[in-house]
This record gives sequence, structure tokens and C-alpha cells, in this order.
Amino acid sequence: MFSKATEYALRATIYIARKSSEENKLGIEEIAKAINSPKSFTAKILQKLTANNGIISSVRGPGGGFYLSSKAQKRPVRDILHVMEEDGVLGKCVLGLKKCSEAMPCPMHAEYKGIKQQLIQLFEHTTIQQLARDADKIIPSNKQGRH
Amino acid sequence: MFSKATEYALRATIYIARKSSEENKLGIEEIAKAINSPKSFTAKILQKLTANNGIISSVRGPGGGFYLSSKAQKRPVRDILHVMEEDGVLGKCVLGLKKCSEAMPCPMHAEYKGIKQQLIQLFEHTTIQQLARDADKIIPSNKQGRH
DNA sequence: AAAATAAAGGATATTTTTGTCCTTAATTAT
DNA sequence: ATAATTAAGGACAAAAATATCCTTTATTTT
Ligand code: FES
Ligand code: FES
Repeated sequence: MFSKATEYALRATIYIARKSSEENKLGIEEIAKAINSPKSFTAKILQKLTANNGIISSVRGPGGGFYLSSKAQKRPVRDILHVMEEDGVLGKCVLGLKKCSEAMPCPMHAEYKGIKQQLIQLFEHTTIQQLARDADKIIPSNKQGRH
Repeated sequence: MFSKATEYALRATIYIARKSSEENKLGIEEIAKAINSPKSFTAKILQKLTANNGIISSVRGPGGGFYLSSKAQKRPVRDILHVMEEDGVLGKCVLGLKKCSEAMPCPMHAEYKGIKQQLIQLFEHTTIQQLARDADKIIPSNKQGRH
């Protein structure tokens, strides 16, 4: 569904949301290890998510690292897709027509549009925080994570 | 959602299903033009779909071309994905975990699995023929198509 | 001030996907 | 038989996605 870059972005952001706070930042080493992604490539992705007051916050130097502000935690998951320039896939035609519309629908449109709507709703209504909490429910975390 | 190759495969197969028969085959030129895809690349894809008694039938030489047997018409759309080796995307974890399962679910799993099931059902239960007919309903075809 | 730490950023490499072109093989028409 | 037509297949090219490495910048600790 999504590119590897976007998958890493989602996993990393959720991990950071779970394990970090402004007082307890995470290093790229730990993050990449935890989400099972290539370190340097993940660093690039976090740069994207960090750029111009983005979703993730970062601080350089000793004690620095990545964290999510409580404001950022409340943002919808779709914002991550947007930064990764892949939110388009949610609205795209399954058959790859230039435009998915009622005016010029492909033969799968009628059956697919409901699913598409659910996908959009899911990513729009789910916040990063909700996913972080769900993840914690699945694998309870002790909210440590110093590196 | 799918690669360009798979999108072309879907569009081409549906087009062939609509416009061809064993007595009225279609050339690659017409197909590529009709579905708005690069000709040579589409030819490769049709080769894949044609290989070892696949979904599409083909005949070389004058009067030759591509067509779909009535048996092939009844196959589920998912078979196209399978040949293109992309049926995996339907079962994949949205966050890219190695395995999507109840045993080791990602934080989106609970919300996503319903959508996933619908997607699988859609591609499993929809036949090529059904899509071809739907397409004909949208843009009525006079079932010509000699090239 | 100097050293250490950690992210930011640039350059480059590798792999995959997408795309083109040309030759070969099969089939039909002349 | 020869020529014409059309898909099959191989080789290659271009672009995009994925990945690594090294240098620079900001920040903190000594
Ligand atoms: S037009 Fe194809 S999904 Fe809407
Ligand atoms: S485990 Fe991620 S969608 Fe099922």
C-alpha cells in the first residue's frame, strides 16, 4: 500500500510517540533498531518529518534526540502520509486512471469507493496518540527509553 | 496501491475482455492507446499474462492479437494481481510489519483488518467479466475493435 | 575553550521499476 | 516459396526508490 519510506515514517513516529517526551528524547540508533529499519535512511525520513515545525521535534547535541510534543501527538496519522507525499494513494483510482471521480468512474469505482472512504476516515480520524496507546496495550511499555 | 505495471495489467485485461473475442482479436497498438499506457512496456505485461495458458490468450501473425477466452473471463480479478505478483499487498500489514496477524498485531491492525477483508473479498469475488460489463455500462461499446 | 554527542545535510551507491528498441518466431496471405 | 503481419523475447536505458557514508552544525559536558 505505502512505500517503505512511508512505512518507516509511520512506525518511527508511533515508536517516538510511545517512548519519548520532551524530557526523554530518543536517538536515531534506538529508533531504527526498534522499528527494524535502516538507520541512515530512517534518519533522512525523520529529517523530513522534523522539517519546518513538522510532526516530530528534534534537538542536537548530548541529551538530544527526537520526541513528539503533546500537540503533535494529537495530529491525525494522515499528516504523516502528507509529509511523505503519499496521502494521494488514499484518493487514487485503483486502476490508475488520472482521476477517481463519479463523473468518469472506472469499472471498480462503485465497489471500491466505500473502501476508499473507510481508508480515508481511518487515517483522518486516528491520531498518532491513539496508535501509540494501542501499541502500548499490545506490548506494554514501561515508558523508559533513555539511550 | 498497485504498481503501474499492475494498473496497466488490470486496465488492459478489462479492455481486452470488453472488446475482443476469439474471432476478433486486438493488437497491442490499439490496447496501449485505449488504456493510455506505454506500448512496449504493456507488451511485456501482456506476455506475462499470456504465459503458460494464463489469463490472456494470444495468436501471432496476421489477424492475430490478444483475446480472452470465455473461461478466462470468469476468473476473479485477483488472478491478475497474482500473475503480477502483487496479490501480497492485499494481505500486507499497513505499517509494513513482516507479518500481519492477530498474534502480533500492529497498532492499526484492529481498525484495518476489516478494510483489508473487504479489499480481499472485492478482488476475489469480482470477475473480469463483471468489470468488463460494468465498463460497458459506463461507456457503451459497440463491440467492434478490429485493428 | 576543547571535547564529546547527536541531528542535519550533501554526495554517492545500489536496487527496483519503468520504459524503449531491435531481433526472432509464428502465422497468414499472396 | 515469399512477403507481410503480429506477438515473443532479449538487451539496454532512464528514472525512481532505497540505502550508505561522510562532513557539517548545534548543543552540552568537561
Ligand atoms: S475511478 Fe477508479 S476507483 Fe474511482
Ligand atoms: S499487523 Fe499491521 S495490519 Fe495487521
